[in-house]
Amino acid sequence: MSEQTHNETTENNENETNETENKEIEDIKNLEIETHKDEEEEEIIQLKSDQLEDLETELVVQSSDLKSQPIYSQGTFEELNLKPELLKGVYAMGFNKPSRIQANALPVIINTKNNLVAQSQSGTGKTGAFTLGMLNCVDPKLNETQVICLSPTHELSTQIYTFVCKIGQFTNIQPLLVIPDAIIPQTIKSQIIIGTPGKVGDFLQTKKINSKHVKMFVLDEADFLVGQRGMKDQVLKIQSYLPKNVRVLLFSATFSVGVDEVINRMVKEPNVRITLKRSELSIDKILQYYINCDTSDNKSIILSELFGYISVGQAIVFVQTRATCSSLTKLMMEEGFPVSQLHGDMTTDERDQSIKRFKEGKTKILISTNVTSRGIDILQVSLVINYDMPIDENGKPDPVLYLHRIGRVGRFGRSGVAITLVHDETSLKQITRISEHLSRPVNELQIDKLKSLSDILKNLKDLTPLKDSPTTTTTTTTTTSNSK
DNA sequence: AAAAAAT
Repeated sequence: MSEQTHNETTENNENETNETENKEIEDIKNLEIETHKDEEEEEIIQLKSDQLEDLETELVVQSSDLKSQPIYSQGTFEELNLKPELLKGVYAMGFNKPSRIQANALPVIINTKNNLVAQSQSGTGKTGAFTLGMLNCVDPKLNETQVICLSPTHELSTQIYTFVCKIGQFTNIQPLLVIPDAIIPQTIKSQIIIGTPGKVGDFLQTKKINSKHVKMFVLDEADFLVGQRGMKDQVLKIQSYLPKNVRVLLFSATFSVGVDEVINRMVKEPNVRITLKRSELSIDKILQYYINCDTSDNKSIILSELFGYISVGQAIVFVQTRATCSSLTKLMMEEGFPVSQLHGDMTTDERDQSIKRFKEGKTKILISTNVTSRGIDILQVSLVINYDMPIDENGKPDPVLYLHRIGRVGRFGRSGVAITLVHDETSLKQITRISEHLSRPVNELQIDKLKSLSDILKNLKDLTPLKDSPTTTTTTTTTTSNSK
């Protein structure tokens, strides 16, 4: 490896066919990095407010007419120019090599003043990237709020907060969690604020948070924060309280075209964009199946049968409504399963207790609404079940929501299983649409083969898909009885 | 329909 460094130092950087360079290009071939400079403005984008109608045809922000320029990935954390005490924290957490998004985003955050829109698949280290970026940019001698980081839910904010505490344990930097019911000091001097939009906005408005020295504004799950009615207004309002020259960093696994306009408004130039193509969004290591339950009533029966076979790992079961969440939880508990539940109708305390028990492994199953669909990182989870189909506000199948839900497994190169329950023609069509949209097979798992799920989960590393159904869902509609 | 402010 000393050869390589030797080569590079003697190489003219305009020689593009250099072998070592080619290797590096290979390495980051999935990334498109575009630098937008001041002058190249004036692109008129005609988007109808924040409608997501075009979702089915286009999922990813692509502005490919601008020259793309690769930024070479750096191999080690040492090379990233992090403060020594941060590097210590990195290694204390057991991280050896920066992930691709970390290797690509951190140089932009640390060595430039660019704003950033960064896309990377679920479970690839986005939190590590912006967390190190935030900690590194704080001036430890200034006891004022310098960074504000937003996420859509209490649990995700808590997770980010915990991560910042751990990785920053050798710094003097004290972050503060700003969510409902959190313990907040009389005067806020924390250099990093992490929280949900409502509470952070409230504190800025009432001047409990001094925005004067804020130089960095980070949004995790950015497309959701600026794409949801209500959330969007809160986020824009928060930015309006911050200094005009604040750096804006947006992170997510998905950026649909519906949020393009808001993002362009929020993220001033110069900015760097790291984007993924739609075909690169889905994690290969997640085995995706659907189970045909015939009727809606059968779903809970099949669910408990399914869990009867499973002896390893933990699972998250996603449902559509809070009501389903508590009724299904009750049902499963009556059947004797160790389940937790999580939804927005619970008190903060109940939510805390519930997720804590699940994280500790005291309950093996978490039944949840979409509140946990994004960002939540629990490594023991190897199975995601879509008890209810992921659908958007119009009742249409939602590939983005699906992607985020199943992204609760398959984190950091691990493998996992995602199962979607279907019960009628509509739901079958919906999962078919999602499968087509993501260009990923979602095979049928026959009910009489449920038992084999146990083996699949036990041998996740082998990743041999079931061969029951050779076709993808694109053709399965014709194989079931059509009564129409 | 869910989430996010507190009411």
